[in-house]
Amino acid sequence: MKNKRHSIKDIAAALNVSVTTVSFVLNGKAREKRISEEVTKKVLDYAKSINYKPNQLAQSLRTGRSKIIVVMVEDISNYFFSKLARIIEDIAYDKGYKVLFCSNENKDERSRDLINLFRERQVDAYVIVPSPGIQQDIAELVSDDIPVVLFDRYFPEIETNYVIIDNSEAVHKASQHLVDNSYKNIGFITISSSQTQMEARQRGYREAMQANNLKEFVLEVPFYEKNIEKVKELIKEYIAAQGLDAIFFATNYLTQIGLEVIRESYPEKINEMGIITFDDNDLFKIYFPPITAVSQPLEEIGEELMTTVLKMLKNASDKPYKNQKILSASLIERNSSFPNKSRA
Amino acid sequence: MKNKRHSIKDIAAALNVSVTTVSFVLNGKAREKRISEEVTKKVLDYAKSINYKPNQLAQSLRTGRSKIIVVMVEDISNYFFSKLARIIEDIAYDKGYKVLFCSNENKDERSRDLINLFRERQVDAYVIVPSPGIQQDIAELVSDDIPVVLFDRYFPEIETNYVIIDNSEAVHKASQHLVDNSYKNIGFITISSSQTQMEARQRGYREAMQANNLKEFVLEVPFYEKNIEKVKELIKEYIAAQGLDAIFFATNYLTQIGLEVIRESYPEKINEMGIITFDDNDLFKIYFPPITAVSQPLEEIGEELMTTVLKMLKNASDKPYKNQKILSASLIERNSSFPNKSRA
DNA sequence: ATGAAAGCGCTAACAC
DNA sequence: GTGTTAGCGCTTTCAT
Repeated sequence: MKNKRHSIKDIAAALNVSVTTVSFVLNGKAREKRISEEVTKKVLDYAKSINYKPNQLAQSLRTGRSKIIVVMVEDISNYFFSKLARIIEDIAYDKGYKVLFCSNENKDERSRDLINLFRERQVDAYVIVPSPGIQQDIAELVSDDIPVVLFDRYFPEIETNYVIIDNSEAVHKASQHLVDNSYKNIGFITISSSQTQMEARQRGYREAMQANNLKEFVLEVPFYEKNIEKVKELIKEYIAAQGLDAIFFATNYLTQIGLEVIRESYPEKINEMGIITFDDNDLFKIYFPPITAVSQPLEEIGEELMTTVLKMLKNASDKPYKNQKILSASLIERNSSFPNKSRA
Repeated sequence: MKNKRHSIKDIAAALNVSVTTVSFVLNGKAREKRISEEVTKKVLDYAKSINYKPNQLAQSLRTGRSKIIVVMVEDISNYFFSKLARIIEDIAYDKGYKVLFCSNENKDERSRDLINLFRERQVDAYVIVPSPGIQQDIAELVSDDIPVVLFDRYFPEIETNYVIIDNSEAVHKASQHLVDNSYKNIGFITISSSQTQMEARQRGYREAMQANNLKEFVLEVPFYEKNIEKVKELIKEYIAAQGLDAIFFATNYLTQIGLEVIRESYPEKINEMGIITFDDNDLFKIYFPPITAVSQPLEEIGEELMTTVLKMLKNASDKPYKNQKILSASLIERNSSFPNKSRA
C-alpha cells in the first residue's frame, strides 16, 4: 500500500476540473471566486477521501514564505533556553509556524553558518541570541527587511528589535536582598565577557555594593575556559582567599560549579553562606538548602518574542514594527539567602 | 542597499551563458560535464561576487529531498532530551542536514499533527519518541518508505528501527546495588504507564527484589496527574506508610518531586534513605547528598540514532537498512546509595 | 463559474 | 563544451 503523494493535478484530472478550480477551493476561495456549491463539495470530498496534503515546498516556492521561524540560542540544552524553546514552540505551532531551534555555542562562525544556511531556505524570521561578533550579520538581515528579534543580549549600536530583561536592576535588587539579610562580604562570580547582559549583571552588583558601602569582590572566570577543573580551582581559591559570607553567581552554569566546589571543599559552609544564583532551575528549589534565584519571566519573554516576530511578519516592509522590550526578572527567595534560619 | 536575491538565471544572463552551465558549475559537475576552465572560473567568481545563495526550496522541490530531519521527543525542555538534541544537532549539521525539534507531550493527537505537518514539508527522515497510540501512524511512515527511527521506547509489534537502552537490566543492576548496600525495604516509585521503557524498569526492579527475597513496594503515580500537589501527597503517604529505607525513582521527574517531599516532610531522612534515580542530571551530582543515578549513554544514543537515519537515507528503498539497537545504561554511584558513610 | 497558462528557482535529460 | 527545455507542485492573472 504505497500511497504515493497526490497532487492538485491528480485531483483535477480525477474530477475533470481544472487545477485552478481545485486550488481555489482548497484555499477557501470558492465563495470569492464563485465556484459552484456542487463543484466545491466534490473537490473537498475527494481531497479528503484521498487524504490530500499540499506540498508545502511548492507552496513556499510560489509564495516566497516558508512559515518557518528560526530560533538560535547559545545552547539548546541549557535549562533557560530549553524551557523557553518549549514555550515558543507552542505559540508558533498555534499560529501555523514551525520553529527550527539551533545552538550557536556563542561562536560567531557558527552563528554565521547557521544564518546563511537558513537564508538559503527562505526562513521567514529569526529570533536570535547573538554571539559577540555578529553585529554586522544582524545588521544585514535587518537591512534586507528580514524580521529579526534579539533576546537575552543585544547590540546597542544597531537598530533592532529585542526582548531583554533588566539585568542590572535584577542583580541590584537581589544583592540588596543579601545586604538586608546582613551579609557583609558578598562575592560576585561571573565570566569575563563584554556581552551586554553580563556587564549589566556586574554593574547591578557593583552599584548595590557601593550604595551600601560594602567592598566589591568580583571573580571573573575566563570565558573560554573549557576545563572545568580549572574553573573549580579558581572558585575554590577565591572563596578561601576573600573570607566571603555570601556569593552571587552570575550564571546558572557557574552556580553548578560553585555548589560542587562548596560541597567538595567547604561542606560546612553550605548552610552558612548566603547564595544567590542568576536563572532558576527546577532543582534549585529542592536543594539543601533551597537556592534563592533570580528568575527570568520565561512565559513573558516567549510571548513577547513571538508577538514581536508575528507582528513584523504581518506588517510588510513599509511600516516596520518597532519593539524594544525590557522585562523585569523576579527574585525567588529561598533559604540559601537567609542566615540564622532553619535551613533544611 | 536592498540586495534582492540572485537566481541562477541572473547569473546566466549576466555572464551570457546558459542556466545549465551555471547549474553544473555550481553543483561541482564542471569537470564531469566538461565545462571549460575559463567558464567555470567565470561563473564561480561571479557567483561569489554577488554572494549567490541557491534557493533551497526550489532545489528541494526539484530533487524531492529537503535535507531536514525531524526529531520529535516528549518534551524538549527535559534534561535528557535537550542534551540529546544538542548531540544530534551537531552530527546532523556536520552531515549537511538540518534538524527540526519538536515536542509531542506524549500526546497522540499532537504527534499526529506534527507528523502530518512534516510530511507536507517533505521532511527526509524522522527520529521519534512515540506517544502510546501512534503505532499506526508509525507503521504508515514505514510502509511509505520514509526513514523512521524510534528511541527511548518502541512498538514491539511493528517492524521498525529503534535505539533503546536495556531498561530492565539497568534497573535490576541498580536495585541490586541498593541490596548490596544492605537496604532492605526498597520502594519503587514509577508512573502507571504501559510504555515499554516504564514496564521494563518496573520489571527490573521486581526481578531484583525477587532474586533477593525482598518484598516489593511499588507506587504507581497516575500518569495523567498534572496536579503536582496530589503527586506529592501520594509520595508523602507512601513513604510514611511503608517504612522504606530506600527509594528508587523511575524517572527524573519523579525524583525531583520526591526530593521535594523528603525535604519538606522528612528532612531527617535525606541522609538515611538510599536514593537512586533513573536518568542523571547535572544537578544531582552537587546535591546533598549527591544522588546515585542510572545514566543513559547520551552520546552513544545520539550517534546510533544518526548513523541509523543517515544509512536509511542513503540506502534507497530497495535494500532497507535494519538496525534495532539496545544499549546499556551505567550506574553512577554517588553517596545517596551508601549508608553509614560520610555524606556531605 | 471555470480553465489555460505563466512562472517561482532549480535540475538534468537531451540536443547540437 | 554549451544551450534548450520540461517539469517539480503550486498560485494567480487573465481569458472565456
